[in-house]
Amino acid sequence: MPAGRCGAAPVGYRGHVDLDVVEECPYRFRLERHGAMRVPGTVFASRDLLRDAGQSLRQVANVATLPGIVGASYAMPDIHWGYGFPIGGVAATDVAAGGVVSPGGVGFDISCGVRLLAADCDREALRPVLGAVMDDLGRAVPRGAGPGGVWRLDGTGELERVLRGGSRYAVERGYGVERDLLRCEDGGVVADADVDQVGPRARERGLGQVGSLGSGNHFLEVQAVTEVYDAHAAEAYGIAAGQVCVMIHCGSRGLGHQICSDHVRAMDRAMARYGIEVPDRQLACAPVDSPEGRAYAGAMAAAANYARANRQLLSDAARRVLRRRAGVRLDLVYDVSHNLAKAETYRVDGEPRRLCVHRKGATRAFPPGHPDLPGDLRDAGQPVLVPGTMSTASYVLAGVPGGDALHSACHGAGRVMSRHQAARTVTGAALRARLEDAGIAVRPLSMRGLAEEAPEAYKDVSAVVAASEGAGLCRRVARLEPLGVVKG
DNA sequence: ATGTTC
Repeated sequence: MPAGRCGAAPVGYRGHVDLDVVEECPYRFRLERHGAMRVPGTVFASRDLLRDAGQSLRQVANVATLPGIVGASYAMPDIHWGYGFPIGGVAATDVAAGGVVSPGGVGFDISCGVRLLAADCDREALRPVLGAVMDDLGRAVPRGAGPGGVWRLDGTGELERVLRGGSRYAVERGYGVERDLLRCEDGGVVADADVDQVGPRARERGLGQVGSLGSGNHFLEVQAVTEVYDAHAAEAYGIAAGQVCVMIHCGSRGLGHQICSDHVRAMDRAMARYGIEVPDRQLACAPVDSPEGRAYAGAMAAAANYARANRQLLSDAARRVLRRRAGVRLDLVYDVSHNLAKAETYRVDGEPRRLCVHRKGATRAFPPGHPDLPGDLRDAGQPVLVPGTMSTASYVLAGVPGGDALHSACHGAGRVMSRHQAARTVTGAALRARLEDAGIAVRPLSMRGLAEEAPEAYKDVSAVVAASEGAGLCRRVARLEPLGVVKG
């Protein structure tokens, strides 16, 4: 979208970052091209959220120096500091023009993402058994640091079937139904996984964690729909006011982490050979069309399938509990990643180009009519699932037509406080008491972990969503609030 | 995020 369309004269804005930031129009700021930047930066945010972005704007500018980058180095309203790339960053490179792929543009938790399931009951019907349901979910959901998962694999042969098959393999083994796959990004499985690029340490770590939540901001929540903004889209997605839902947020555990580490090291060593210089070693990268680039892409796809199998297995665990304890059925609304690089085709200067689109802490948001959407979602657009915090709302959004941010939207509230700072601010016991007083049942594995994820450690997710909608990245469909939380 | 510092 050209700046002139906004109608307002650019307003000079100076935050505490030494960058030229220009407000192009409400919810859209430009980082002027300087030095080695090949493209400008584009940050979608309110003025308040831009202030919260702080030094991570420097990372937006750093990403703009990557070989082959097209359009701009983009940032979503929930931008915050990350490894090399900011979390909330979106960047696309032109594969045929020497464009690079960078593990830092995906993140350590490869294919971390969110899945939403809709129950065939409303919150009042569930209330009498909520405590028992939460107790059972607490027992059924492996979580926390280290090993433990729904599946215990015999050996690397079965791990390779997970790495190649993703959610589809879990469904083939009886952990879900065929319809689930229609409601997963990519049908639940990325085709180009190369298991030979998954190293021995990654395999070792992955073997014992298939079907586990992990820790940090990952969770499984029982939620209720508290508001519907778009009745047409909500109907297409299968959600309605008052309805119970289950939201799952998790990723590829130690396997994805190890793959990221291994391939960052390999690219760091290879960059000089390709004549690539970057302003930050954490931006280690290699041409997509190179041995190192292909190796990472193949390993990343394998980790993406691992994360998807993970979410499929935890969905099955939740379904068993809800059916047994409450006689409730769960239908999959959607499953989408917010940490991934994907090959997508866009018009650049009028010509269709194959791009490598990095989304790190940013959600793909395909508009209505996109050919990759299943038929029953094509009119409404792709569901975009945005988790908030354990005592605030989560949102279901929809992709919208237009916009130039590579069909991307926000992914969450975004941290404002470090884990350490959060744990100093509140004790786990006090937080748990506060949540229980508010009617939210909590099943934490660790009180320290609970405190680190205190709601006050995050930005206001409603402000993030309002800025995302205001910037034309997506539109609101429904708001959900937590009834019960399972945490690592 | 992460066998939470190879």
